[in-house]
Amino acid sequence: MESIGEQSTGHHFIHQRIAEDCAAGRYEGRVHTRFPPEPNGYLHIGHAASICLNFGMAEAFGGLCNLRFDDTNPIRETSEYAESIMEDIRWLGFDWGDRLFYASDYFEQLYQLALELVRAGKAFVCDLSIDEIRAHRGTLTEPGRESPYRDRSIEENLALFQGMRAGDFPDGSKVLRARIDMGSPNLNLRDPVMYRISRARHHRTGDSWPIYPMYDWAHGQSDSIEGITHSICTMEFEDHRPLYDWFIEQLGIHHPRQIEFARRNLSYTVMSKRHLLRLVEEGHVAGWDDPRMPTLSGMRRRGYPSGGVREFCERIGVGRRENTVDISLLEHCIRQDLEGRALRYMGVLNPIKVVIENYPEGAEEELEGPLHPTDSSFGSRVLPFSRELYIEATDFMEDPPRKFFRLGPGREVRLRYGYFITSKDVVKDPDTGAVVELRCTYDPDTRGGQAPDGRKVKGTIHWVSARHAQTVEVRLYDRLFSVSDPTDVPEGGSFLDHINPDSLTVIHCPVEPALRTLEAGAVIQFERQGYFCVDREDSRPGAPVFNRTVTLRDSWKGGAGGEKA
RNA sequence: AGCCUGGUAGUGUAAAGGUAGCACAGCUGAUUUUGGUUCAGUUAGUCAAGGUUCGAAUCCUUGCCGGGCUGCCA
Repeated sequence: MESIGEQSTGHHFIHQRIAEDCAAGRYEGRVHTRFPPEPNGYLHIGHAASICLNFGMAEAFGGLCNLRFDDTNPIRETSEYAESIMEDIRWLGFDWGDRLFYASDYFEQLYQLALELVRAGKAFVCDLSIDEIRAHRGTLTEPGRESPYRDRSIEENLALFQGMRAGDFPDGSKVLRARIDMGSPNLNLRDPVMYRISRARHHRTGDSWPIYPMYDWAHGQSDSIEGITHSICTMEFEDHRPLYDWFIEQLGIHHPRQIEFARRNLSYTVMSKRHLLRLVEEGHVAGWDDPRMPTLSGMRRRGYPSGGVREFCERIGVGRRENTVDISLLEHCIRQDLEGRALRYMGVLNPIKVVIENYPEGAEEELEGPLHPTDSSFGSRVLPFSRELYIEATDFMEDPPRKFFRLGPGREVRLRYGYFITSKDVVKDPDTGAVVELRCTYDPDTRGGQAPDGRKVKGTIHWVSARHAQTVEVRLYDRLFSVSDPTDVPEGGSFLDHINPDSLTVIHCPVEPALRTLEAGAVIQFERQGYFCVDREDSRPGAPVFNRTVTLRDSWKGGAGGEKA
């Protein structure tokens, strides 16, 4: 407000609020954020946006960002999940340095702080059962009723809470509650539970704690303990902020500023843990890292470059309203990243044989093609050429529309980095009438793809020499769902009803021999088709398996339906 | 129903009382040995109604529509 000049425009509201705080000298101008996942699942693209936000804000203001696992519910959390989360964050390109923390690191401090609240008469031990607590809580429109244990003496509460910690009571028999206001219109303030008794074994503290703090109690204090200045979280915690403020004020400890933003949804996919879990458990996908999953491990396996994912997270911005980002923006960012660095090769996904009638039988030669069309530093590879080739079946039409630039009866096209060929005749299956082979002639003077007489052709198609081709497995991935919002289902329906039956097509097809030497993880483009990566799990030396990362843009209107122009 | 919160092109996001802009998507065209890339152009928007003001996406009022909240989950 008094610092209008510092409020640079064009930045999102979180950036602006942090800038305001810095300009006003809050937190001595320090900026310290944190990414606080619960280690009970895999990270997805929504988490990536949050990671970019937290690490990004710290970086933008010369601050720090911690990684803290909010591991307060041992029955759902494991170290394996924590490991995969760390791997994903590193893959995205962020570094938490030596600031890896766990809420469980603070169990003792949290316990001491709770004791402080008990001594101040601000927390009490409650013997009500789960159902009774629920019944006492009231509803959205009616106030709650106070627990009959609410007015226990401080001494009694102290003894009871220490007894809980010592393991004197059975699981679920008592809880520690904050003593706030059962009449508050904000349900979070109706004497919320701070601790429950549970003998569950914790992935880090083992069996040393029979009580575990609730998220609402642990989270804010953990942020405070770490000296976090800006606690960035999603909108559903907005109603919890008054509770976090209350705890901090009662305790008189460091008070971070919480800023909420709306979580991002992506079209043609689902993002909730519940939905993703169901896809995995019911076998609709091959696992959490299935290339069709919106998880970071899935995207990584599919070949999405982390730089493209980060760029996407930047470009979707941050807001406070419900939103659904168009998946085409993600695909755009991925293509943009890949365009400059994917090596170009040729592979024929849906082959049809071509015989060059005027090319000597048994002869062959080596042609050369650059590995990148504009960046010569990538070098080139050898392309063996012979009398029999494979081309894409969709690159030939017996009765082509006017705007079809590819092969048709009597038409001439260029074989990329090869020769001009002209279609002369077709061979058909006597039973089905389907075209099974093309008979063509080539022009020996067009070697490399250029005609000395200056003659032009409209189309350039990719090809592979049949004799030299290697057959490889290619997995053509498409969107997992066929509708923009899979969760929008009629009464009694399921998001599973919208699964795209063609989200994965596995084919075995001829590719150029140079591909044999590619290493797992390599990123390439099959020219005119799309970007692919060599699968890290299933590829073998000399036998790469390709995952289609994303198709190339296709602005040919006749592409899909063969529309006559 | 009570409390909290939000509504800007198809989608996402800027504009903090002063020309409604950017990106993706769409559409045109140019270039092109990928119908790719690149380049140029273009379609399309302030939820509604009142009010304040010389001037409102922005401030006020009312209405409409959306999201969140009744775990010993996070």
